Amino acid sequence: MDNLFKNTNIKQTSARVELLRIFADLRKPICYEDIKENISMDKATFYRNISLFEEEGIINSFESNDKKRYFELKSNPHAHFICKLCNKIECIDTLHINIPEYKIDNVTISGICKKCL
Amino acid sequence: MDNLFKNTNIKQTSARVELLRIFADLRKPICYEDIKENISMDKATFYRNISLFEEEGIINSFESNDKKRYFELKSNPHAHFICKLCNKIECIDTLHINIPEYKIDNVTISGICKKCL
DNA sequence: CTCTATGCAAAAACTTTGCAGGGAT
DNA sequence: ATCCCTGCAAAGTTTTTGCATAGAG
Repeated sequence: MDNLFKNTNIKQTSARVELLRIFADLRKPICYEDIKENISMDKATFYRNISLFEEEGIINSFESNDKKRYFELKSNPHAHFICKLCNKIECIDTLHINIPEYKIDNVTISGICKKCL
Repeated sequence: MDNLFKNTNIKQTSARVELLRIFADLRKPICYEDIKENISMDKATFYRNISLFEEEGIINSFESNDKKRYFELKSNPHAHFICKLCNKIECIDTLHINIPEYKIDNVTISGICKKCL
């Protein structure tokens, strides 16, 4: 993680360290609301740092059906399933989509999960 | 289209006819902003009828990166590619994803399109 | 000292809701 | 007369921005 601050344009601050630690620990998509109780920074700082991380290619983001933006450390490419009824997000590691015309960052599948069916 | 009003719980009104005609004509995902100049109904009516159509299974929706919700008549299943840079949405008809565990309504792929690359 | 990061509050963007009036049956 | 639909305005939700202060090098 220290490497990250050396190898990018991102200056090390306690808020950024805190944020990256949370992403690394949870290893699943999270939105601001998910972690607002667990972080000490203001929401403005959260969103500003998130934008920075995304510009630097450290995290991916996608919109869920609940109108919230979810963020996740870039790692093995995988898809996300979002249930339209319970809003649960599940990672699908087995789906690898490749389309020559595009550089794909994220695949989001929405529908209804087994539980809700 | 008349069938639709007979076969569902949806009562026929001029706003609903207008809306369905637009969806049928354009045959691509649209958000409120895309058509607000071309419709006579208020945005509240737009969104209320959209919700109704979605509940009745007539349209699908998904969130784009621009925080707007896009709507489309349910038709041949297909995926959407959204460019993170120019926000353009392209339909991908050749991608058919099937996962036994889920009922899939929509597949959204985000990344960077050929033009922006 | 300078330059960037942060917190707070306010603004912005999109969607939803409350309510009163209108239309259809 | 009843029931639902609609428009308008206001409220709601999430994210962004402005500005003054704090902090790092």
